[in-house]
Amino acid sequence: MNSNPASTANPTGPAGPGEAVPAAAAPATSPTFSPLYQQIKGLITQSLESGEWKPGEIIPSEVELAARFKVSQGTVRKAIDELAADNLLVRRQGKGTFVATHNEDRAQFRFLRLLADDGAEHPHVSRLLECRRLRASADIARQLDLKPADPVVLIKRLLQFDGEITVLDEIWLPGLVFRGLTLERLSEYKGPLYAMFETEFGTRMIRASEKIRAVAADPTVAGLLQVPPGFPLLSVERVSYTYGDRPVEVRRGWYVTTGYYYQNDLS
Amino acid sequence: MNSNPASTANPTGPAGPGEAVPAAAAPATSPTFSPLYQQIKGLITQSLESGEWKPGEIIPSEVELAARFKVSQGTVRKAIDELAADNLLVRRQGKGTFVATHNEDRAQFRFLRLLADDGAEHPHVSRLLECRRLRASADIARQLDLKPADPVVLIKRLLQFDGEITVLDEIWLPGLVFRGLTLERLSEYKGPLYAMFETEFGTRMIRASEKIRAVAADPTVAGLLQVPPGFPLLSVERVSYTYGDRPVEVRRGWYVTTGYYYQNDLS
DNA sequence: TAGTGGTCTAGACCACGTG
DNA sequence: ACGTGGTCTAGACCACTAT
Repeated sequence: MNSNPASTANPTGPAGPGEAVPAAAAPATSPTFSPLYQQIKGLITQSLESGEWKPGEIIPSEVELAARFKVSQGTVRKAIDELAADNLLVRRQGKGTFVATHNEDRAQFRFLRLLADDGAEHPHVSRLLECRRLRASADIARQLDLKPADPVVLIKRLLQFDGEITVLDEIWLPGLVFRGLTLERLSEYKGPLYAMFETEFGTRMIRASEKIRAVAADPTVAGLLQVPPGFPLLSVERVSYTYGDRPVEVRRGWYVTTGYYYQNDLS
Repeated sequence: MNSNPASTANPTGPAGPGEAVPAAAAPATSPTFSPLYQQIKGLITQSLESGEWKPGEIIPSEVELAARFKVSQGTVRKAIDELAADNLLVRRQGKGTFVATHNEDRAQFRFLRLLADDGAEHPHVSRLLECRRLRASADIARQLDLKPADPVVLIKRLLQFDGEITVLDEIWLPGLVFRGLTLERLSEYKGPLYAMFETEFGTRMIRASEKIRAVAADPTVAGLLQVPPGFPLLSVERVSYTYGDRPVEVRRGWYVTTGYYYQNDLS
């Protein structure tokens, strides 16, 4: 970041059109240069993270934010542009800019990209198997950025597409963040898991990274998915991140890809 | 598109600061409104497609393009911004804007996202198996937007990572576009396939869409990949597109995912 | 020193959604 | 009619790269 406190003023005082600025004081040219709009982006992100504006809510208009940060509308505009590109904000012309949410969006297919062979997005229902609290293994601890033996929550569930059992998920969450998460509370909640995490625990999943392999079903997994042992399954290892790129979920999924496929677009 | 010929003038004549424009003539408000920068984007894309600027070359500076299209620099800037986001152009501060290329980029991992278990990008070498010309099946014809029995080229090859046979590819290309493509010419070429398609046949792959499944190796595939029949493989069906979203390649890949995984980022 | 892209500003007008 | 985001302009200055 630059040395300038972007929350109160702009740096060396860029000139507006017509003004003839001496450009004397402050030689600038900091070795670590960060544009103003990046700093504004950071300040907006802070407000999102602190909960000043909650998911689904509208944020102040561009002119209001420009006044608050003492910069031009164009600068907050560029900051919001990038935040919208990162799926943190959603712009709606004529209405305003809103905090993105996993709730009423049809955003569930952003993270579960399983389509039927005909390309349709079939709805799915979850069948919870268990929800236990235990101590993190070395592996899980490392991926969640915890210490080994720190408390974690383990959820197991099946996903059915059109009644067919298609996905088995094992989900690890940091125990401290998800205090009070029980199987009962899980089963009461209607809607996507990420929507629940967002509204009930204030933790919003921003991005995720997946490692995909083809594996043979071991007897346990095969039994749950009702396929023969050795059946080829898609193994999907996901780590999800919130604000500040902090990992908050490890998810291991096994997908039956007969009649369904994992959709990915390269660009 | 708007009614305005963006190549020669700007629409209703947006006012500069200070000017007081009557805003009389041309009621505008076309039901199909397309912003100026979108039209500029289209014109630039045309120049790319027509080969006015070839992959790797520099394009005219923003001020030059602004003069040519009779718009402000800011408008061509926004057009170039989007083209750069689409990976059609590459901006380099202080130097200029260049046409993206599959040649000297390390862009091969943009389309083949197979990483070693430790996360490293291992280099791979190709072993060509065959290159035949034949008539398109109904299925391939549909995906390539051809008529059944139209001529196509079929390439089969193996990919080795660190000497290990890891990928088997079957690649279908439209015969008319890839006239003169032979096994000999393929084997002479050094570098990625997409780089060759670009320089030798003037066809640049812009984006691709993949369908991923887990399958059991059939005897033929198993033999080529040196795994036992029934071994779980990642099946990757890709369709690649050039300018104008025209499909120009169908690729069916079988990946051995022991020691390697398919990397995907959701955001 | 000159040229390129990158940032920032200020102001005008347009399209959209609501009263 | 009003407020919001969306487009467009013109001009100044900054940062990077080459000569």
